[in-house]
Amino acid sequence: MIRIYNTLTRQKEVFQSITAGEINMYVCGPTVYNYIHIGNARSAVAFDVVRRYLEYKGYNVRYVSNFTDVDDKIIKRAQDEGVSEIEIANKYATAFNDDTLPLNIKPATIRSRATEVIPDIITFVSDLIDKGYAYESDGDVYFRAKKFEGYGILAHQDLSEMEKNAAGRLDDVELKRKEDPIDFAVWKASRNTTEISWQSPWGMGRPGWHIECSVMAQKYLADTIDIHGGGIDLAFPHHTNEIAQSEARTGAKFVNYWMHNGFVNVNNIKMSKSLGNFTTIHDLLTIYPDPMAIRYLLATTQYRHPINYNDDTLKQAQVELDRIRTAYRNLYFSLNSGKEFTDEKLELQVKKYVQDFEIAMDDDFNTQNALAAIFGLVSLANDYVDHNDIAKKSAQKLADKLAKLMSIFGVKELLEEQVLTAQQTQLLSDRVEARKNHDFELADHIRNELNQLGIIVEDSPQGQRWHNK
RNA sequence: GGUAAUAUGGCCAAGUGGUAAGGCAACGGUCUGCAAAACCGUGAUCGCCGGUUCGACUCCGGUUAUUACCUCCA
Repeated sequence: MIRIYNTLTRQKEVFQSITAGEINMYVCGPTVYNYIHIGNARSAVAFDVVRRYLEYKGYNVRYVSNFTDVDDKIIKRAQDEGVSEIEIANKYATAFNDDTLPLNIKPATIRSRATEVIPDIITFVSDLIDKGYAYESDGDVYFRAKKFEGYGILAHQDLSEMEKNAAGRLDDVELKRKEDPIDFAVWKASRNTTEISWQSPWGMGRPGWHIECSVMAQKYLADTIDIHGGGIDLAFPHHTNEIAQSEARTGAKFVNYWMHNGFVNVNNIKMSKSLGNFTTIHDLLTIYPDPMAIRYLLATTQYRHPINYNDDTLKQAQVELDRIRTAYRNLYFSLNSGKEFTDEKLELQVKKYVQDFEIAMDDDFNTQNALAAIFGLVSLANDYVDHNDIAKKSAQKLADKLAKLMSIFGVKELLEEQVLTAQQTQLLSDRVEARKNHDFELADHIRNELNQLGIIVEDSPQGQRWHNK
């Protein structure tokens, strides 16, 4: 039984999918006007972990996400660089794919671009107008927020406060176009001829920011979907507006479980593009050699909690991950001298930790408690490696479970491929020989030599083992 | 101003009524020809004040600090 914290109700609820064994999930993707930063990646990783766990539990997850490839920031960027909006969008959409690949983020079942669903958007907006939920004004189309009962509930915003705030912020032209300051644009008129635009019943224009997600969720999933995810900052206005327009159109509940991830902070301040205090994944990948450590850091913090990102936290993640890898590698090595018998006690302990892992993840994806179970397996492995008799099959099960559970965090390749040169192979066997002859001076000399060649040598109860530096 | 969230050992971080998981770091020890890896052991009364209770980190009230949202934002 999985329980999920629903932002809408502000409590953990027992998860029940609409269709048994199937999950429709929508996660808001990035606006492709720049490289994604660690915060964007955190969101993608958080929901990737959710998805992987749900799949692990046997669900068939249909995961839809978007690229916002038309909006003010893209238009501005295009104008600044003197290229088309499409070029900007293509460049950074490609970069998104390039950057998320090393982080082992599974591709969405469907990833659609706003510009691919323009006809659907126009139909959607027309329907809203037909139903009286939206109105055209000077080429723009606005949604009548107050007409939708329960507007603002998701973010627990007070309507009159919002009205007051909005009225103070908007300029006279905008106020004049809107019936009410809190109304939001579902379609924006082109005010000049140079920016990207489409023909519509209301003249040339482009979609408002929120509409694409509502359209895609309905088009590729259903009127009512199981899970909708995104950063906590999207609760208002983005998701608030999605709910209003989606439910206004279909009359059906839009989303059963709203999930929002916490931020990545730098010195306890939110990392954001507008504040400029961000590190892009693109840059980080060029200076940091181990993408799995980045993945580990992002995946092992519970998704609703903030992650304080800095060199120290990344380093700590690296150390923890290396400890898991070392245990896995040493256990794997010990299999070589394993024997054909079953260690029931070991298998029982493994089972227990796997169970602990699932109990933790079932509880709103409590990755920290799940991690504690993983370290239980690590301790088990480390302890077992010192045994004289290795039950090969049982130890193999332990290794497999460790890798399997780590893969839910999206951390793969616990064991890196090890290829030796002829010289290294010779040195290793020379060292075994030297130790056999108690020529420790020579053995230590060879160990140093191998170290310089990038090979670490260790002596274990099962003999000499080695790994890459 | 409004609405929320967070505050646990040096660091990261679990824990929602019965005397505080796990990881990292540190220190001591064991194993080892030496090392490495590993193993064993050692530390916090939970921002502050008050209340409820036989008993609170856990509930209630207040207070302080930090952060976020209130139409750029994962």
